[in-house]
Amino acid sequence: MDGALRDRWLEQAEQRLTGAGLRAGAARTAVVELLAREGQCLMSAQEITDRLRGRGSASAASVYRVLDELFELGLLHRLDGRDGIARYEIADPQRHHHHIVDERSGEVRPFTDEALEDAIAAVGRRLGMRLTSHEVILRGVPHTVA
Amino acid sequence: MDGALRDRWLEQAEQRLTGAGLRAGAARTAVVELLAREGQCLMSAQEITDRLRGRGSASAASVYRVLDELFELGLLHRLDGRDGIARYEIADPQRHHHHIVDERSGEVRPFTDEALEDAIAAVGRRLGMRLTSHEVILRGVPHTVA
DNA sequence: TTATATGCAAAAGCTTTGCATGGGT
DNA sequence: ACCCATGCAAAGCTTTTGCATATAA
Repeated sequence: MDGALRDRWLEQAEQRLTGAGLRAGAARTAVVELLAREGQCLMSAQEITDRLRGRGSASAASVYRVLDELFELGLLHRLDGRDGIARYEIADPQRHHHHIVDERSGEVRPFTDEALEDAIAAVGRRLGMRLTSHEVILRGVPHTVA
Repeated sequence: MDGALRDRWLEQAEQRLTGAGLRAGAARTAVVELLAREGQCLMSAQEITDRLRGRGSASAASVYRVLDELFELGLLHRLDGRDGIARYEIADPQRHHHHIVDERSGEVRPFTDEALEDAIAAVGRRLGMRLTSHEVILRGVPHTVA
């Protein structure tokens, strides 16, 4: 659901990619369409490559290349995990969020918080920096402990 | 300067390491002492290994092993950088801070902010999680642009 | 037609691990 | 004595790169 977000991002993506003088091949098309569909949660290059077996598959090399292009163009957010694997997700200003990791299960849950965003903006102002990006990672355990 | 912090951390470290049934060899001693002295800013395993040439040197393998032990015991914070390199720094509750990256120079500057900490604590409460750790990374450029 | 995209395989770079040896307690 | 720590070299993993080929525009 939310085909609006998907279409908005896909359009933006194709537009900026073309604007950067890049061409649409089979691999790029497959990766971009997959991300538009399922890229709202963090995905690794490996996971993307795997999920592409069958539909328009793409080689690992191409997946890495496309992910890097999208990231450089600001179309993806990137998080470097404790396991040494980079994960990406769609960058959409209207869906800005951060992540909290349940250390029991390893599960990653997205969350949004206005007060947190305000605090971050204030820090940027205080330090005399125009913020281009920021990331927050929380780790914890459920409060209902035995 | 601030020998107090250094000594406090070093004592804590030796205590917890011993408590975990681990022994003090030449490599561990060298790494722990280096960190107590210069570990207030992020350092990679490579940098630590390099800075140990001459004084009590340690093999790369031992440096990785010691860093992992210290991290698992909660004595170090760890950040996984965009460059695929893990960096560590002393974990001292009295010196809790976060990092802001100048995207022009690549320079990393530490900062503290009470309002930000409050906002983070509030998020944990709201989501029903007892937070065990958290990290904030800001990226931006100096505000005085030509 | 001409520059770019793609795939494969090889290379690169950080980190981990196996194993024999040295050393702490 | 026993078990852990250390070092070296090899292996593991993700990610990058070189190169020949296919393909978008």
